[in-house]
Amino acid sequence: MNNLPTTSDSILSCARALIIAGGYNGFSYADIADVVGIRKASIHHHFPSKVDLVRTLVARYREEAEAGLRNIELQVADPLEQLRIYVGYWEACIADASAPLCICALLAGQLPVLPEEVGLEVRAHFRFLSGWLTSVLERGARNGQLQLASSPRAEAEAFMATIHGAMLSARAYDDPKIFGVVTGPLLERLTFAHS
Amino acid sequence: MNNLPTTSDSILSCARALIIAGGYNGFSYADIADVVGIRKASIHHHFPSKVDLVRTLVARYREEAEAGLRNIELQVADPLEQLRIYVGYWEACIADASAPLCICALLAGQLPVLPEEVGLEVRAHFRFLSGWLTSVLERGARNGQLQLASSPRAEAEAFMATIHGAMLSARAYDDPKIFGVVTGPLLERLTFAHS
DNA sequence: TACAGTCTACCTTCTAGTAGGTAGAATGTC
DNA sequence: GACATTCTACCTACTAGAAGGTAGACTGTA
Repeated sequence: MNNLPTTSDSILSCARALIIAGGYNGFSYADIADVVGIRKASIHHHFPSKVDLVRTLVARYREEAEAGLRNIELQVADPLEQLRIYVGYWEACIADASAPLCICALLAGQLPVLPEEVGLEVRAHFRFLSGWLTSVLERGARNGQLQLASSPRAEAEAFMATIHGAMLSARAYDDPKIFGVVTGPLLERLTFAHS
Repeated sequence: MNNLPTTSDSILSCARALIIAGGYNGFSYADIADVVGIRKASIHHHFPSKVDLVRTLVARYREEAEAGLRNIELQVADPLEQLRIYVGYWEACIADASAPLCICALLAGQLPVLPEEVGLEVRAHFRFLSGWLTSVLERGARNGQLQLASSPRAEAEAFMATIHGAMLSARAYDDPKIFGVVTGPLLERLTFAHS
């Protein structure tokens, strides 16, 4: 049993925190070295280049997100409840400031200046998330539990966009509650016909 | 009559394009110098520091946005039509790639690493925009034209968040159409009861 | 002995910003 | 009208520090 984080884990989680604060160009190897307590050169041993580091970071983020979403489906079968868990997860992350923004949403804003490898990971996350939301909404609509005003795909894209925008707003207002203000009615609306 | 842009105008519009691509840390004075065709030092003559430049830039963006929103109210009185014009404006900007993202939405993602003066401008834009949307929705609800599922304020925040998220999605998918896919139903929903 | 992990010491390039100067237009003042 | 002055807009040349990255030595462990 070994739960001590490896140095490369520490580097990755530190870089994740820094990237959430200011994106790809908002941090440097020196910043990470200061926090982790090793020298810049040692980071290069684990991640030869910044692109390697960030690609790995986003790829891992993506894996975790995909695993998390699949896990939601294992825990509960109810589509509406699945959406609630997903939204609640972010609400908690934002409230305790542990991860106040989706890394990929943040990086999407900087896509034109991102290294291509990183950009590909970011785009892949958008596709996966919208795909997952589409399937959940579709199931909810099929079993009559959810009321969709347009196609599952369009509703899913709108859902995702609203979540991402709400994260930005929470940061802009420096108020975690705004995320709930925006996302609460979002969920309600999908079941309005039954209330 | 003189409509030639001054050098400082050229610097500002160039910086605006660069900041839309990659945010505050995504461009340098050297980048601007290359495009505008003057030397780095000459930019410092017009804008002593990068903070001056970006603060001026965002302040001007904000003025233009506020003037634009006020102008919409002068052109049409109908709240729903006002929202349509607002959304249509962005749809056009994204479609012709002239301004595929709201500068303040983009910068909001980087707020923690932004100079304070710039951050204040960004937050002010969020407040103004959500205030404007709140007042438009409120009027629409009062005259019975719009159907709000929650408070005008909450609906306005959700509206704004969805717009911002849709901009991110359009960039992530590299597909301007996604903005319309998301925002179309957004407007429809507000009038659904009457269709 | 092999090697992973870390170090010191360095390199190159980019960064914002400064110092000091020049040409020319505008503005006084005699 | 002629002059000195000041201002504007730009320049070349430079700085200090930060960026990402490299080379090679050291150290502990298998």
